[in-house]
Amino acid sequence: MLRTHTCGELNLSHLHQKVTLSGWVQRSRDLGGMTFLDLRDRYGITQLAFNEETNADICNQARKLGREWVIQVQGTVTERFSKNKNIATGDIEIIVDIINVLNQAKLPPFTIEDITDGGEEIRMKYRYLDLRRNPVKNNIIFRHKLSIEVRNYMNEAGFLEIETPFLIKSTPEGARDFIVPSRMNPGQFYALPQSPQTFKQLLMVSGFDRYFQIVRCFRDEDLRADRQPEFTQIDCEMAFVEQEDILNTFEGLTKHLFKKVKNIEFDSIPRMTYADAMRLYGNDKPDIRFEMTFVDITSIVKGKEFKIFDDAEAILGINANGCANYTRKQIDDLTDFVKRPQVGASGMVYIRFNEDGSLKSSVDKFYSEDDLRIITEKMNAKAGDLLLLLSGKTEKTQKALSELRLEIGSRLKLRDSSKFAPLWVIDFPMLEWDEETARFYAKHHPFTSPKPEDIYLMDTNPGLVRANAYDLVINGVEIGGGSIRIFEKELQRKIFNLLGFTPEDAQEQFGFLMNAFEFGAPPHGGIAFGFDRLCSVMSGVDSIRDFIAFPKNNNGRDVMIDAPAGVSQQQLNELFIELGKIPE
RNA sequence: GGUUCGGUAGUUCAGUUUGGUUAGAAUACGUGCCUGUCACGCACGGGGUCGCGGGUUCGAGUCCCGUCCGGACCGCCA
Repeated sequence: MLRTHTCGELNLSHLHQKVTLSGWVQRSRDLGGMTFLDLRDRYGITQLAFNEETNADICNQARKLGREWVIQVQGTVTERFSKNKNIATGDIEIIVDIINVLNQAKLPPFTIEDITDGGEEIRMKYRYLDLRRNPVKNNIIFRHKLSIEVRNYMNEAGFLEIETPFLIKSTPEGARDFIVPSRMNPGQFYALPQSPQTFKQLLMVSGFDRYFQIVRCFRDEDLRADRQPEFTQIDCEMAFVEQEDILNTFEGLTKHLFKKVKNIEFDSIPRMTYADAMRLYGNDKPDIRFEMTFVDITSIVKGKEFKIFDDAEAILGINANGCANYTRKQIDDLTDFVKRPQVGASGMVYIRFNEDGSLKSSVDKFYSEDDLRIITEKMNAKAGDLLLLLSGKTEKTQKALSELRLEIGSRLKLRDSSKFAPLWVIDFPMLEWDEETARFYAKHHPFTSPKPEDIYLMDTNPGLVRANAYDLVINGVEIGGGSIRIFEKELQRKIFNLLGFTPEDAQEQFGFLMNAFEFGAPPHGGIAFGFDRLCSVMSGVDSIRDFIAFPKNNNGRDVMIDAPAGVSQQQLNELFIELGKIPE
């Protein structure tokens, strides 16, 4: 037997037992007459003790063991002289009789410890070693627990987990597809699914009225800390439901997961319309852990010869409570922040409401004290506050001020990663106008149903039509989104027409779905949660990479296995693929 | 496609602003000493294509140009 116990379970109740343990050498401490060695496995660390006086031979063997060697030991569980309260097995140690080296190990390129000396890059290259470290290992275990609890809840709620194919058909809408050549069908390609969207709708037609799947999805777009080319969704669909049923069901899932995995309980999750989210936070995924909502002061600041405001479509401000003591340097810092091209503001105006009640602004030249008072009143400012104003085109200004708000929130430590503020954002617009191609695109996807009371706008002002679409946002991160789908053929035809599909295009790309809908499609809708993001947000971490066992880097590369890579000419020949000129 | 930060010992970094002797620190590693450590301690030691290519200069880790690689972000992600 290679082991009788793991390295995490022995305690005083096992005293004097003969045990066999196997694991990796974490580190050894050679004190001369004694050597201590930490043996590690997935479950923890157990201290092995060697005494030169009582057993010189085994003590010498122990001195020769290197870091990360895989060993098996036999010995006796003994109470320690000096205990270690920091680890579960800290009351005991093993007096070892026999060491068996199962495998030697090269010296690892970075230290396998909770706080490692290794940087991101080298740890990714040796990811299998990084996964030995507690912080990374615990993330993977956390993910496992979360997936089990998802399945528990969904199963209890009557959902069936059904797998859908990975080799499907490419559609031009939405994200870029990963494509896979078909050897048996030369010149033709599969696409990997961006989501099982159409399949889950077909399952509704089939009568599986509650479906879910924890499923890999693929999108060939540029990456971010919270975006990977392959990622995992909790994908769900329900038939014979309205929006309210879906929100309630998945509010229940969210509460269940937080309760079971984090032992955190929520009241009901608040709801906010898309329009309010944009008006108050300039963002369709607001972080509502803190207030600092936008105030529109456009109507009260114009006409004072301040050209920048006079020319602006919108002048919006936030109140940075208690920041009147910001130094000139700190304010310049914020100005630089909003002027970064990623944020895109051309400047920032501040009004400082000093503790003594006086006002100081960067636009004193244009605004009298009385003018400024009107602004401070409108913005609900009191002594000690700092008002920050941005102006310009409405959308750009909203975006920039939203960034600024989050930045101030971070600086004021209002974005506590141990606090969780979930939010439903509802009533998304159905369509989005794209300037470049001068046409409407579906904001969610082309099967999203419009709100019945807005259908009359479809012919006259389609941009105003709201959809039965909703997002779940936690701490400013979009965790999930979904909609009530269109299930009537006539309405679907109309939407495709609005999106610029000819009937032939629509038939070509989505014919299988539209045809299915002619055979008795029930009313249905669904939602999909980004599972990796849920893991990271619940853990208060920004990067989803930490929760994926083998993630890809910024350029979509797996630096461990060095993929993607070229393939042999023979493989290309079989697929009838000829490579064009590859840009330098 | 764009913005920005970085690449120096196995590893993490300092040194680059203002070019100048033999490129440092910590940690890891090796050797020795040490009987209660648990980030053990102490002493000694080995370890460098300063990402790569070119240029300026008497002289380049340091300045200039190019290039590759990595991180963060914008665009993109129905």
